[in-house]
Amino acid sequence: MESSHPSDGKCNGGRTPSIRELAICAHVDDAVLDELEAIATAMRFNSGDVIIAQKCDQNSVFVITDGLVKLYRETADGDRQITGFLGTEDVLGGIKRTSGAHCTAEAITDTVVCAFPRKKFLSLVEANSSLCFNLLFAATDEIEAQSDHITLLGCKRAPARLATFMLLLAHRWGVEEKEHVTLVLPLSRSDIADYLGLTVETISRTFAQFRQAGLIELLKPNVIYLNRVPTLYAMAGFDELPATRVGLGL
Amino acid sequence: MESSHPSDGKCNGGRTPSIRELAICAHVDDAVLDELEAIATAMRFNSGDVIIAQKCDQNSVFVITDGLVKLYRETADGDRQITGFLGTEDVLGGIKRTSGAHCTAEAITDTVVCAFPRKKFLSLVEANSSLCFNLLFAATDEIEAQSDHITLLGCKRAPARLATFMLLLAHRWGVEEKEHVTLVLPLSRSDIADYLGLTVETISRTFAQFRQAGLIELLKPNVIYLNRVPTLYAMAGFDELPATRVGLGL
DNA sequence: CGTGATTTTGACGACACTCAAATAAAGTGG
DNA sequence: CCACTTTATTTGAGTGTCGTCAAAATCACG
Repeated sequence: MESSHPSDGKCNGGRTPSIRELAICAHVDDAVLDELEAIATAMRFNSGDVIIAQKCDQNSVFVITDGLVKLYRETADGDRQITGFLGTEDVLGGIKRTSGAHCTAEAITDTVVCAFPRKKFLSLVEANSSLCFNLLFAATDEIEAQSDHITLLGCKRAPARLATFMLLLAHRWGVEEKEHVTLVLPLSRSDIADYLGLTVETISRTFAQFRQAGLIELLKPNVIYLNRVPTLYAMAGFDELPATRVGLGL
Repeated sequence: MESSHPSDGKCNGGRTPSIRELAICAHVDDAVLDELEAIATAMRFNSGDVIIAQKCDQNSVFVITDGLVKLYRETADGDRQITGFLGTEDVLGGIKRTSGAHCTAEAITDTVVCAFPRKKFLSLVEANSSLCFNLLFAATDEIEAQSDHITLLGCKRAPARLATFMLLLAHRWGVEEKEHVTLVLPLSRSDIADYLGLTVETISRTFAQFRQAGLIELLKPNVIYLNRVPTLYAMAGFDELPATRVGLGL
């Protein structure tokens, strides 16, 4: 499945267009942004490419320009847990004490990133408090999001987990239409299962339940209409879905 | 159970002795540390006191001087998930974009903290890149720790969860003796269960299994001898337990 | 020593996993 | 474009782990 070596995306040598518009660059000095742009490189990864491999050294920090990435950890006994998904504008990799990757980052769709050399990036962060402060808040946002994920896995049963998951996706990637919200998943059932701590079979059966209850329609396995969003919210059992944020993966 | 109001610990008016020795203060200018000390106040909480209440405004950042604190979230349908534990030198509360508390912090043992006004603390952090950088790494450490917790809940069954939990505690609070590691838990079974996404009954039964297998001895419900740590590691199924770090709760 | 809370143990049931097969979708070559 | 292969998803049947409910035992505390 993995068609290329970790951190071996083809570099197209181009400069990325708009570092300055990123959330993590808000209120940052122009001079620092110039320095950032000077060390930035655009890279492309194909669907299925491993961008960062667990336990390998990572000498880059990425900002995702376009695409969808999954983060996962593999346990000694062969299980896999997807800890999160990252998309456009999210920050990926390298922002941590040590260079060893804590989890694997794999491109789900074709993905374009803006890459910075890790050491240089961290030096700039350490020297510039605005940039650092923005990243700190991105990190604390991530802690809150993970906290919700922990609560999901610790407290909720399969229907609530899947409902929450669909609402999370709809929140960021859903298209609202007159009668329903359309959700196009680039994810496999296996990815959903590994994110929610369930098996593919359970995911499939729970989708079937929802379909029979009229909550959703499955046009194709990965094209879903959400018909009754309020009911899904009730099933999810979270009083509030997390706010939009800058995703931060390590 | 909750014997006092949120954020209502008795202030003893004293200055805390040694801000400067904290990990998050490493390499921070003396001038900034002076400012920090100037706005610091010592506070005490009794066992069971709620230090921060979920959804309430928090206008303090705490550094725990002594004691043990649990962080938990309560869901709409009455379940509870403990997301982490904090102890001496760990940072608690307020370091986030908004002031609303994302989870509840409750003192397990009597706890002494050093409190800073949130706004002033964040201003100092924003202005001082060393302090900010230290906090950023504390935050990314926390993200990694939570990532492990997510993997635990998503992939592991009860015995592996409990084994991991005991090893985590032993790593920070265990006392190594000649034949075994002694672990004195200030936690109730209910706390363990809510941390591991299980029930008290399952915790109890799993302890019994371990005892029958000779892995542990239970002198009292909360005094445990770990007899065969390597076997516990194997059961835990994590190739590496997380390194010691500065805990960061929000 | 007695009371109340916590922990343990037991019996039973439900939810989700495993294994297995059928169906549907996607990719491949003629 | 269609038959064929391969992969992904769905459905089915049976099992196991863990949750629920209930009672006994133990512990903590006054």
